[in-house]
Amino acid sequence: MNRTLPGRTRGPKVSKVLQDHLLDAAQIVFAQEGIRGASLRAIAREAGCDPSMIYYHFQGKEGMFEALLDRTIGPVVADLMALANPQDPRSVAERLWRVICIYHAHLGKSDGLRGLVRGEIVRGAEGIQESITRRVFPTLEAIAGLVKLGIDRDEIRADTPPLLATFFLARMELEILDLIPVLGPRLAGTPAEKALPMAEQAWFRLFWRGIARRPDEALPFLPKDSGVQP
Amino acid sequence: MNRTLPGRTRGPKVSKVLQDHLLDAAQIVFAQEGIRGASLRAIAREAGCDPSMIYYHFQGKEGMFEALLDRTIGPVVADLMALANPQDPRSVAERLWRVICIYHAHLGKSDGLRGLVRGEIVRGAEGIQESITRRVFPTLEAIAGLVKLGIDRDEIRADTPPLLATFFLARMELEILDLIPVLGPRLAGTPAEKALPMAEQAWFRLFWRGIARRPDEALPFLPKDSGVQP
DNA sequence: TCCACAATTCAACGGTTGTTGAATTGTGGA
DNA sequence: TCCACAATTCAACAACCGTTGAATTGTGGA
Repeated sequence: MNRTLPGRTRGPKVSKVLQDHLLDAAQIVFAQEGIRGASLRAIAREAGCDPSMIYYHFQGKEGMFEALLDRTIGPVVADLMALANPQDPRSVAERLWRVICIYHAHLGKSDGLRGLVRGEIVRGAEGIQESITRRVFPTLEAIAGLVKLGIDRDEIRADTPPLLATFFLARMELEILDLIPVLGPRLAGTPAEKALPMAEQAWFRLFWRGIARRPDEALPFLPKDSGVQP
Repeated sequence: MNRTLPGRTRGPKVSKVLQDHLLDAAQIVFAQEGIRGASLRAIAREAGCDPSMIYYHFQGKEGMFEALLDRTIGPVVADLMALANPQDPRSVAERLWRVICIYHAHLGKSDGLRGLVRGEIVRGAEGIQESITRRVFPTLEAIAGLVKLGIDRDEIRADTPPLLATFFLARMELEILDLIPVLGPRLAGTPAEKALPMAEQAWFRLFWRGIARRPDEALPFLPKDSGVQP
């Protein structure tokens, strides 16, 4: 994509190859090819530069992936941590719904981000698994704290295992983001655009009913248009 | 592993290299390296034979994967289909629990099987995605029929979307099989051996409570020792 | 006994990968 | 003006990949 004058190829470009630009390219290629199938050459091609730039700005493929991970998961972790703030006036139910919204907002936009937190990575190379769990675990524990708060406030059944419930809530949302756009309207019988929010709302209703002390209470914070079943 | 006399390497071996033996090796390597990272050479090394054998018995990597898929998913599909038999006297609740048991029995034994139905594959190469969905979809629809039956029998809430509920039930069980042994006792605070059935039971209780017409009715078919929360 | 053939390995092909060291060049400060 | 240096590309390396065609050898049937 980058047109270069013949004979004047080397040396600094008119616009620097920024680290963020490289990470954008990496995100696209990682998403398309998986983390194992993504080659440095493909990433460099996508970014319009030489593969060596990846060694200049990061230290190789793994280093680049770590940087991408930081950039991607960072905001998610921050938002999720904020949810656990004990002075938040909202109900626990609403805040658990916000967990889904946060995942959707940060990881649902492009196909690229989804592929990153996928199970492939969690179960992938040793170092990668380590670096993901290290970042994600505090998040899970923060949300689990929210569930515990719900139990104390009598919003949630006392026999709910907080960490497992958190695992269910979060993992299923990621599964929805991954698979519903692919499995598409065949599952819900609706246009692909609406299938995603539909599935998310259906999931949260099921989840909340499964842990709530008063499962039949309305959930006014959910969007109105949830005529889930035709 | 296969000791061969020097100078007498070629020709038939004392014990044939069976297709099943090759598939066993492929399963191990696919699970460890992912479907993209698994090389034919690694599979052949694991099986103790030459990579060419894979071309002799199957037609290349993709053909071998298809064969492995058949061997793996086949029994699961058969068992799940049997569950949908309308003359089965058991309650819908119990039969939905059996869905989890079937996945556990067929896909939970070794690490190898888990990796196969993973989302990585579902979203992987085009042909693979096709060949998986073609096999799995009838399964999903059969279970969804079971949910519909539950609605008719007034066991399940009428506003439950059958296909989505099926998706939730099955995908979460696969997530549990994949991740709980890895995330291990940290999530449930119990030895890894017991974490898996514990998570499965907790999941099914939550799921059933989320869709049941009478969520507080006992589930006598669940194993007794479910002291989930310490 | 001999032969056709199934089962297996060997050797090589062209292609791609991650990585590195050297070469090049624009630019900001002295 | 000149120079040190940051930023970039080039070229090459060894390793590995999927695949193929030829060579080899045990074995069951004629």
